[in-house]
Amino acid sequence: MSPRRARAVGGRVGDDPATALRQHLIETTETLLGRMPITAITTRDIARAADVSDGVLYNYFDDKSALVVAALVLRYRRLARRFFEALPEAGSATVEENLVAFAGGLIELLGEALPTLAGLLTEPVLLHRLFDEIHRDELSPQLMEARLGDYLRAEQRLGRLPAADLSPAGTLLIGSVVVLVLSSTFAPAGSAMAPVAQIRPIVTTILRGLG
Amino acid sequence: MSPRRARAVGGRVGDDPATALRQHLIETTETLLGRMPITAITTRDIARAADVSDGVLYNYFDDKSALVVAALVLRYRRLARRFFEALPEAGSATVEENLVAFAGGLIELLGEALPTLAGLLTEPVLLHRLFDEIHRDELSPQLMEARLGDYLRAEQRLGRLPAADLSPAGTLLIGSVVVLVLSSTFAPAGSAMAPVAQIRPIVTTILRGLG
Amino acid sequence: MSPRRARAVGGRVGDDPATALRQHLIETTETLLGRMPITAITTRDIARAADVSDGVLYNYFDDKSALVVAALVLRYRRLARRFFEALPEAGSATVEENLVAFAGGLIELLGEALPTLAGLLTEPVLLHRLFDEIHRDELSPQLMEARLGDYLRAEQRLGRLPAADLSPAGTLLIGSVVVLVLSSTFAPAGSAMAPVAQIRPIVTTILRGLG
Amino acid sequence: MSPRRARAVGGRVGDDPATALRQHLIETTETLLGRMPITAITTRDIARAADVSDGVLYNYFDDKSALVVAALVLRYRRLARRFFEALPEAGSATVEENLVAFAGGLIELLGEALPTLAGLLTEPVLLHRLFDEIHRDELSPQLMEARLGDYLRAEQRLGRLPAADLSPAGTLLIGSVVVLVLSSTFAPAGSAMAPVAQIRPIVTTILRGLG
DNA sequence: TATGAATGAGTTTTCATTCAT
DNA sequence: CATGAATGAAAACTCATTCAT
Repeated sequence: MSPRRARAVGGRVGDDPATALRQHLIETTETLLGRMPITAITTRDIARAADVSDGVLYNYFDDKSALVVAALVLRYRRLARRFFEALPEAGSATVEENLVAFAGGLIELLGEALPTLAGLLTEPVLLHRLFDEIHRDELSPQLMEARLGDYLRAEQRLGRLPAADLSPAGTLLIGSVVVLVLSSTFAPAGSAMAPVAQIRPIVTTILRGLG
Repeated sequence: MSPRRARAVGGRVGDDPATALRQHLIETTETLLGRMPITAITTRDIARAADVSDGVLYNYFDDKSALVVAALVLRYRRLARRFFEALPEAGSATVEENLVAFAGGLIELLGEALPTLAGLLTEPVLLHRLFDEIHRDELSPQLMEARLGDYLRAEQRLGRLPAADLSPAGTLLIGSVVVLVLSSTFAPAGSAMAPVAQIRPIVTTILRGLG
Repeated sequence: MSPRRARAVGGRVGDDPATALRQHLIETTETLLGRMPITAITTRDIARAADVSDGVLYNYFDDKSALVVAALVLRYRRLARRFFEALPEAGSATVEENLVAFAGGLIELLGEALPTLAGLLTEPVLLHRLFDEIHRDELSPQLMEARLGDYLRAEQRLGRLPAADLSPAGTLLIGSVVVLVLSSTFAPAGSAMAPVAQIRPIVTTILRGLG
Repeated sequence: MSPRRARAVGGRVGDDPATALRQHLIETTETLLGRMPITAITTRDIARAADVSDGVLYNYFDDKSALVVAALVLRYRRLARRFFEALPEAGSATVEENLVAFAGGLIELLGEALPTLAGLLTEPVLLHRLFDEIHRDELSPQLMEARLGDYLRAEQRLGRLPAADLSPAGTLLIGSVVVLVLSSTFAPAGSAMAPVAQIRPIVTTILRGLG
């Protein structure tokens, strides 16, 4: 009754084999995204890595782009979820500690996402398809700055931050993290300090600047 | 019979024709880098644009990458020189004005460099070769942060800045510029404010934070 | 356990389900032949249209060609039957009217058959298999010319046609219809007269030529 | 100075090698058109037959279609030229002989062109491109019917044809030839009479019909 | 040394056919 | 017998690189 099952998909009885292979392909591609530049990934690489024949991907996706976008979305969602779940709560600990924690989460997120995102910039089609997917997502990138803003305003209401314009804070903190991550990513191995180790004085300066 | 000279290189008497053609190829490629995504440039595009035959490039460069790297270095140097020449001098105008000007220069630099740099991230070979070239350069990117540091310390000596730790300033200012430029580059056309228009409150916050 | 029966084939009790599904596939393919170029029809198209799984066709036919040929034969038989049933009877109306009617039937037949037949010419295998099938058929294409001959001889016996050699009539009438249909099929839309509107002077000329 | 020369193109000194290979590819494709169904010809077949590498064709043509169209045009021009050069002159011989000769030329032309033309009917893109090419040609297919019309009117002026409506003649003669050629092409080998042998009574009938 | 045509490996995509279930 | 996922051999097309002239 059931059709053949792909070599690569063990599959417990009761699994939907179609969904299983589709998912297997996405997972495989997601793994490749972590290992090689996005533009270097061929459909054959994916098939080989998934231990599957050349043509399967077209049984589950309209074209290569559709699969790659699915993998990018998966990758992004995993990273973003981790980040959003670790967001600090207003009133807890100290504002400085909380911002350091926020920055730490961002560093982790960007450290893994930046190489892939950068690769996307040369692929307008992919970029566009990915944005369409991600923006209808509950975890859109804009949310990061928005959440930071929410947090800061909450602290303001609690009286732990002065009544000043908080709008530059997002750009300053996120920008700093981007620069630290980029530096450590492209610095000759061993020459750069870990981004986390450099974030505290930056947070301090921002807080003083806001007040 | 003297050796043939490429169509495209006029060459004044006394010039080394070999060097002239080599340079012509680099210039041509640099121009293309400003016009199309780095990954889209083919050796044929270069030959056509240089009005030169398909094969010449291999007389002057090991391979396509070597030529492209040379063009990237040229491009980087030009942009960087423009930036460094416009650096403000300590004691002139006000510190705030000077930092706004510094940021403005950086915005211009990054606005032109980012698309190319982004494309590079998918080409590890190119990226590596380029870094090797640029870091032995008198205009390395690290210098940007260093020069900003120099400037700030000079203002400190002049008493126009308090005696505090200035080290976060570079990361904060450069990071903010990067974020603003990226946002305006990838925001849907028309939806984002121009980066220059957003920089002043950020500079103000940084200065307050330093003091 | 009785063997499964395909989704798409209801089947009255007593029907041979195997034969029913075989027939269903042929009917479905025949429908597709009327909707798209023969070369564009894939086995998947057929399976989808028949609401049947991809593999079934190989249970009833050696390969795709065998199914397509069966569908072509069915198609041909239907079109031909319609044509043969509408043949005029000697003695009725006038000879001219009858020949115009004969030509009209042929125009209808060819208008639907030509696109399919044309596609066949690029598929020597199919063409050959189809001819083998059709020529052992009671409705072979030769019959068309033969029936026209029968009719004309009958009119001759009735004295409505002179005692001359009638053999060229078939080629002349059928050829004219082919040319008119081809012209109207490939003429830029709207530029050509409908074939039926052009047939009368041709019939007149043929009749005069026979006498 | 000159670049490499393709294996397959001997080339006398002074030949333009670019033009030579381009022409060689067209000729090769034209030959293949005479040997196999147009849809069965692959770019590789062409490369093999031309004793040339897989990619060359794209140095001379935008895509496969462009090459195939060029070959079709070549094929058509050769056949058409032969036909037009052999057209009978009004006043010479007898009208009947002349029409038989005209039909004979057409039989030869169609005998070679029909299989290829038929194949085109499934390739709307090719068909369209070919029509664009051929219609700006001095040997367009419409010209065939027009020339026959010219000839008949000339004979009319010479008094060798009665003053009647000559317009059905073209359709009748061309249609008959098409049918005869198709019959002999698809009839089981040996079973059909050669088209030329059947044309005279048809011409006679047409002539009588006109008068 | 310059030329630029030729090369051919490599890319994405399609689809008839097979076969474990 | 029906299922339908998996297979893999093509197909058209690109482009960095070579090399006879």
